[in-house]
Amino acid sequence: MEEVSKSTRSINVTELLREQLLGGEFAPNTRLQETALAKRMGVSRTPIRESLRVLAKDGLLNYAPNRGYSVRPFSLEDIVAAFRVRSVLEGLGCRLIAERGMGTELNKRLADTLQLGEQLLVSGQLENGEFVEWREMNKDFHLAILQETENDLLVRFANASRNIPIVFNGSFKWYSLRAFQRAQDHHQAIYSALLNQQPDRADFMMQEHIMHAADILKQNYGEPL
Amino acid sequence: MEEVSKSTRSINVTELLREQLLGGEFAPNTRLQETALAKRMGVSRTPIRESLRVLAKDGLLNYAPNRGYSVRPFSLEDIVAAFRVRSVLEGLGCRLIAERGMGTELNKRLADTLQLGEQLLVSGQLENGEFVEWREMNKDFHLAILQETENDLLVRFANASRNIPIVFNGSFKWYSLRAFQRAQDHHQAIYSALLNQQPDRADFMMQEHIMHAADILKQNYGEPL
DNA sequence: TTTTTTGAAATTGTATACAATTTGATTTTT
DNA sequence: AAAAATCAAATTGTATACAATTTCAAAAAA
Repeated sequence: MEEVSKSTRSINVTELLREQLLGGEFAPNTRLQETALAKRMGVSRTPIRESLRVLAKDGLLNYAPNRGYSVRPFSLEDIVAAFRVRSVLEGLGCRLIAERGMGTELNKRLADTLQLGEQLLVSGQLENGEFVEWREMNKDFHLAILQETENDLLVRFANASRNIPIVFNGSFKWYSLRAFQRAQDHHQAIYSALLNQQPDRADFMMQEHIMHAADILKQNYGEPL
Repeated sequence: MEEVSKSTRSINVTELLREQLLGGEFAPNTRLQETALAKRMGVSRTPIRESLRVLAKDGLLNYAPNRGYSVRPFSLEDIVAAFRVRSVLEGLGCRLIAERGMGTELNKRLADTLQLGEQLLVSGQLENGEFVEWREMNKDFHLAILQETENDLLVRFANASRNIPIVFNGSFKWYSLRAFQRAQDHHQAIYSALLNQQPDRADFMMQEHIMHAADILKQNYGEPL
């Protein structure tokens, strides 16, 4: 029998609400009333309240006692600040792996994402469906390195730093072919640094890679979507 | 009329429980039952449940759906890993301030903590009551720099990275006079780097400072308390 | 007019009843 | 005896009733 991972209404509501918040379905500063949400989600206030508390802890909602929750607005500065934090976190991840050397498993996993990246680029342009593939590939590359560190806090923080509306959307829609190629080059360089046990280079290139994404964001933020 | 910041049972319970967890009042893997906690805290299960969810999100408790919460055990590796993460976060904080230069307010605040540090060291030994003063001074030094960055995520993560039993206890009880003096020297060097707008030096020295604390912890962990 | 007061409606906070699931000892089966 | 099934007690999940607080419009006071 297939063992299905158990869940609860509270958890389901949390994740659904999180996706909606990250997807930008709520305007900034929108007040989230418990009864309204409960009706919308088809559950009672109890799981809603637990969800809101968690999402506030994640920085997606603002909270004031006895006054409830509202959608936290993210300025461009907030978003760039989050990228900066993520860059040093993932930079540290690369440094740690480069210091101790890659295991064969991680090596294969990264090599696979690199190969897939190349494959997606050969056509000369990324079609709509390929955006999704690219995003998955990219996520895999970053997550694989982080998990290999076995630093629980590092993984948690790095993941949490992506809990930001724009970041979630991918923002790859702003990427030119040139930008995708550069990202691929960054991945290659990081992989090379890990392989050759070059901690400084690995750290530096990961920071470069992430802050380059932030730069593209800065250039396009506020444009007509 | 003095405006008292409002609170709720849920928030109070969360903070009280957090302090107890950080204070090591619960043995690792202890199961935290809602009804028992509710009786202990003198409230109903509702605020207890919200608290447990938050503390689990903070990494202090483990949670499994339908099975409840238990006290997360922290290995020495976990603790050192958290120090490493904190070191790069606070290192980034220093880097950001050094790049842009200190404001007069931060300058004064840091100068004050340095002066207090010197004062606490002149007697040649730190008395019991002075441990508390030192801890406050130290906290002030680190927090002042972080807050000046105005990077919300950075402040949140750096604070969260201290939500670990041993770290909370201070662990200053293991410090020799020599160790306190070295910490003071580190603070001086960091201040100097910020003042002279030396980002690399500021970042590096903060990492050195924090990982030195981790080293002392490693040497003494498991000793008779 | 502007400010203050008032009070009912709306909203959040808490307790509790009930439902669903897990636990663990006992019984049954192999 | 070992493994599986059973079932009541314990525990967590959810809904709901009630309490406390805030909101906001209308009335009263300045």
